[in-house]
Amino acid sequence: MARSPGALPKIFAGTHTKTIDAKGRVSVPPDFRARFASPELGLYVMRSVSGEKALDAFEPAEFSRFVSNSEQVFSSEAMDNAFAIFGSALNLRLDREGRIVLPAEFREYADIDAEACFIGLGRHIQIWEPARGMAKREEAFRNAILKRETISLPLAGQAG
Amino acid sequence: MARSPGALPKIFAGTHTKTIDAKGRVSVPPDFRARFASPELGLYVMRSVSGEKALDAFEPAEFSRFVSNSEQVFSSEAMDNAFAIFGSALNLRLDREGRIVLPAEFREYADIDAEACFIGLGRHIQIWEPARGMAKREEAFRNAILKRETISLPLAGQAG
DNA sequence: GCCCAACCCAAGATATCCCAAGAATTCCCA
DNA sequence: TGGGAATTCTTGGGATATCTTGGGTTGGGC
Repeated sequence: MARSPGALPKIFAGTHTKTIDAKGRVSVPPDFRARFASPELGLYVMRSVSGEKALDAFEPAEFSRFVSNSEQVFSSEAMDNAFAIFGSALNLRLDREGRIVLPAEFREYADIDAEACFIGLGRHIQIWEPARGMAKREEAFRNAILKRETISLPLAGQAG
Repeated sequence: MARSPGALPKIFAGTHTKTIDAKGRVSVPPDFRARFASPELGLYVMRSVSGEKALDAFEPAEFSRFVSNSEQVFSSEAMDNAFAIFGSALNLRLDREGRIVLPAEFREYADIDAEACFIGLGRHIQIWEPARGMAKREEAFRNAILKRETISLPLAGQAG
C-alpha cells in the first residue's frame, strides 16, 4: 500500500480481478486506493440496490450522501430506504497492505468465491464474481453502442 | 470495549445479532460503540415510533433533536409528542465491556428473547428480535430494488 | 438485614494488525 | 531502446489486542 501521486481525479475506472485468501482478505486495486480521499476510513460496502448479484462500494464521503437530513425521520419511505441502504452496509477498513475482509454474507450474496472483481463506475465501485461481472460489462457495452444516439451527459458534470 | 480509529464517520450501518445473557445484558456492536461521540453517556432507547415492534436507539446528541424548540411548550401537539417520545425513552449506559441492560418492558414490546438484533439506519439504530428484523430488512431491500429508478439522493446530503 | 442492581474482574476465543519475503512492475539511465 | 535498480504489490503467517462471556463483589434501596 503506497503511492500518492499528488492528487488523482476521483474517478473510479477499470476492471480489476483480485484473489481472496484463506482469511477472506482481498486487496483493493491500487489504482482505486490511490484515489481514496481518506484510505484510513475504508469504504462502505453493501448489497447492490441495482438488483444485481453484486456489491456496491462507496467512499465514506460519497456514502454519507444517503444519510437523510429530513425532518420526517420516521416516515415509512425514509425508514424503508434506510433499512435497504444502511441495514446491509458495512464500513470495511483497509489494512496496511490495502486489503479488506469481505464478510461471508457479502460473498454469498454475490456468489463470490476465490476471486473478486472490482469494477470502477465513476463515482463508486462495484464488486462482482469475475465471470458474472465481465458478462455484465460486455452486455452493457453492447447496449451502449445500440443506444448511443440517446446517451446524454450533464452539461456541467461534476464528480465528487 | 476499545478501538478508537481516529474519527470514523458517524454513520450507523449493518445488522449485528447479539445474545442476551441471564442478567439481561447485551453487548452493543463494537462498530457502533466506536462511532459514539461519548460512549460514557450511553444511548437513549425507546419503543419505535415507526410503529414496528422494535426499539429505537439514539445517541444523546441525536436524541436531543427531539427536544422542542417551540415556544408552545404546552400545546397539545407538543405535549403529545413529548409523552410519546420522552415518556417511554430511557437512557441506558454501557458497562465497561460495552453492554447495556435491556429492561423487560422493552424486550416484551419487541418480542425480544434470547437474542437482539442491532440494525444501523444511518443516523440512529433499531433493535429487533432477529428473525423479525431480518424479515423487515429483506422486505425493504426488495422494495428498494423495485423503486430504484426513482430513489433520489438528497442534493446537499451531509452526514451530521 | 435482605435483595436487587450496577460495577468490576478474568479468561477463552476471535479478529485485527503488523511484519517480512518473493514477485511484479515501474522508473531511470546508458 | 534495452537493461538494471528501486519501489510497489502480493501473499502468507504470526503476534497482539479486542471482543465475548461469565461470574464475583460492592453499594444502595427496600
